[in-house]
Amino acid sequence: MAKLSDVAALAGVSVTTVSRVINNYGSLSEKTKQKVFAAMRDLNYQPNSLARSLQGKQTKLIGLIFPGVSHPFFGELVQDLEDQLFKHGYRVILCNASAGDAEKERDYVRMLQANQVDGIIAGAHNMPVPEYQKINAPLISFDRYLGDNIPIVSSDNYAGARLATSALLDTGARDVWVLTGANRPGNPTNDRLRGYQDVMAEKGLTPHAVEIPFSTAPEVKWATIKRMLSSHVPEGVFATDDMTAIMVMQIARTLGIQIPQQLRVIGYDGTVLTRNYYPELATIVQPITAISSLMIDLLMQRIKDADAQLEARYVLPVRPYAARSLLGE
Amino acid sequence: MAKLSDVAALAGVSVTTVSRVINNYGSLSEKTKQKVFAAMRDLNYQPNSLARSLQGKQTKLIGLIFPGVSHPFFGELVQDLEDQLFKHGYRVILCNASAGDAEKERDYVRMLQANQVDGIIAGAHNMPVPEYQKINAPLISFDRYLGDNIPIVSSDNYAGARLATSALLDTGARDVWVLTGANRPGNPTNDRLRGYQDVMAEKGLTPHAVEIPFSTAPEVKWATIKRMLSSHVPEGVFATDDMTAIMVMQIARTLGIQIPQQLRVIGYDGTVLTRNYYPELATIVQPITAISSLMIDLLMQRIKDADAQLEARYVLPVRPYAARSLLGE
DNA sequence: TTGAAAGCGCTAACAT
DNA sequence: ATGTTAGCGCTTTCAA
Repeated sequence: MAKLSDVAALAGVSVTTVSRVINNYGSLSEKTKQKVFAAMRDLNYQPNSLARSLQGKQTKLIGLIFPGVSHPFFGELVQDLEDQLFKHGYRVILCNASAGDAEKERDYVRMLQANQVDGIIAGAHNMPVPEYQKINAPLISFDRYLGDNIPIVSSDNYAGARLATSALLDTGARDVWVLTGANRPGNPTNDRLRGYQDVMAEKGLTPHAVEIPFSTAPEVKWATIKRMLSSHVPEGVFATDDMTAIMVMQIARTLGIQIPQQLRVIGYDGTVLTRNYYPELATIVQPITAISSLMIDLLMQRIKDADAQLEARYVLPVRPYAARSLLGE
Repeated sequence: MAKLSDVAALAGVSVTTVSRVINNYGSLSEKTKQKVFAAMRDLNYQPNSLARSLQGKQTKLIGLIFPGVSHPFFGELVQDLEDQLFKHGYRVILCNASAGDAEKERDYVRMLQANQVDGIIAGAHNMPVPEYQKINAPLISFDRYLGDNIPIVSSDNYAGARLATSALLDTGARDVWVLTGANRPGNPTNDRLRGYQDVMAEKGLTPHAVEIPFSTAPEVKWATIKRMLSSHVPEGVFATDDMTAIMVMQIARTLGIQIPQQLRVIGYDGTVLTRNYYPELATIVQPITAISSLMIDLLMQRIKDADAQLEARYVLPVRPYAARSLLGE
């Protein structure tokens, strides 16, 4: 692989000059530029980004720490982040930190720290918060509390949950349950749960919450929901993510429960996938594109200036989708 | 961030010695080792992987080029690859090369080439094959012909398609159609199409193929399928991917077509997602875990020895899933 | 068993 | 407008 000095030799100039034309700074004569460009082409020269970064420059790499990309919501979010970061000239290191695997997450953070990325966007938190606080790379969090000076971007979980619950109640349902993920402190789930609880309380209705941790194996999840529906069929269910909502509907169908006559289901996330391949599912849409732009925007600010003053929380609006299907179209 | 020389100073030894204990080679006295370890701990030392790689070492980075992670199949595949690569001590650079975006793919390949990754696994090919041939990094392909010395790993598309088509015919259906992705040369789709065609021919039946490129916007796809089903309802449809199969079923439902009595649908891919959230869908399961292990295995061989002699094609067995649901359970 | 010193490929003062 | 040169943090001969 050709290097800077090879180009310099072929073009008959010094390495500095070549470096200058590559980085386009200082004063260069047009003639020199052309000579250098020609030499670069001839040698099919590619700058060694390692050497460049070592010099103190940026690595142009961003670490993305999420629970994984096999879940449609995170798949879409990560894809969007990658797309937009690419346009900003950054590449992405993908770090899947499946729920519960604190060790892997820790490993990743350590590696990313070791001078390898210009910034981190994290949407997993198996690691204790204090360890996150120690990270000195620019860091933006998705939907989770990671530490005091770490901005959180999220959709309006509380409003979304209120919207979902109200949509259910609007159909006349009164016996409305919620199916949430793990109810850990700092988890977005909490706001969704609160939104549900508040609406129920305001209407003087009794809340019922069933907790199914995010990492639960699908088979177990299936069994849990089946058991629940077998013992009692609520009039409405608010599942705090679409996949769970879909599962509720599938199971209801196998149990011969009429949807939406007997049971109305609403989800949360509203990915492109569910909207297109499961359009009858009522849900609350998270603005994925807005979320990723904003996170990248904030990250870029922190990269430019490590002390950039940012808000602690950025809450993006959600919108309901297919709520009318709760009424049977 | 502490560096090697800081550790050396604190431990009262030379940088060479510190380097030796880090890389564990040469002869070290136990006492020196302990001193150095202590110093490393004290300073919370992290080796700078950039500097290390610059030295000619590996970067321990693998580039993953796929159409994107928002599609469940690729999401699961990429997640699996990342998981396994992590265990091998590699991190992953995620490169989404959406169908049609040859420019981005080209950019990525150029970057990855520039001394940044130890190897590449590619499952997208918007770029012309000749450009792939030029890549001199170790390279393994998923399901696509990329060049003569580039091993291809894939599921048994031909057998899978035969299986799917036969399952449809076994229900008594005769008017069986296929819905394929873009029929480009070197695309896996072709083998699936061939499998379908061969089975139909063997039974003396007329094949009908409808082509819907992978990158088609969901809305357009929806309209296309709806138009097709509105003008004529086949007895069976083999969709060469699950998402399309699901869409066919959804649309059939809205059109009041009885499934499976009037129309039987079978897909391809059999991701964890579809199997768990759409269990009534008959499909052909690609062995994702086996695919990723094998690809990584081959890649590791090529990384160790650039000239490792590998087969041109590795075809992994598929298995049918929920075929009985075609008969109405 | 340990250390000095020469790079890896590049950038950026500091000359000229 | 262009060149010389000293590093960036690390590994690795070669010597002691």
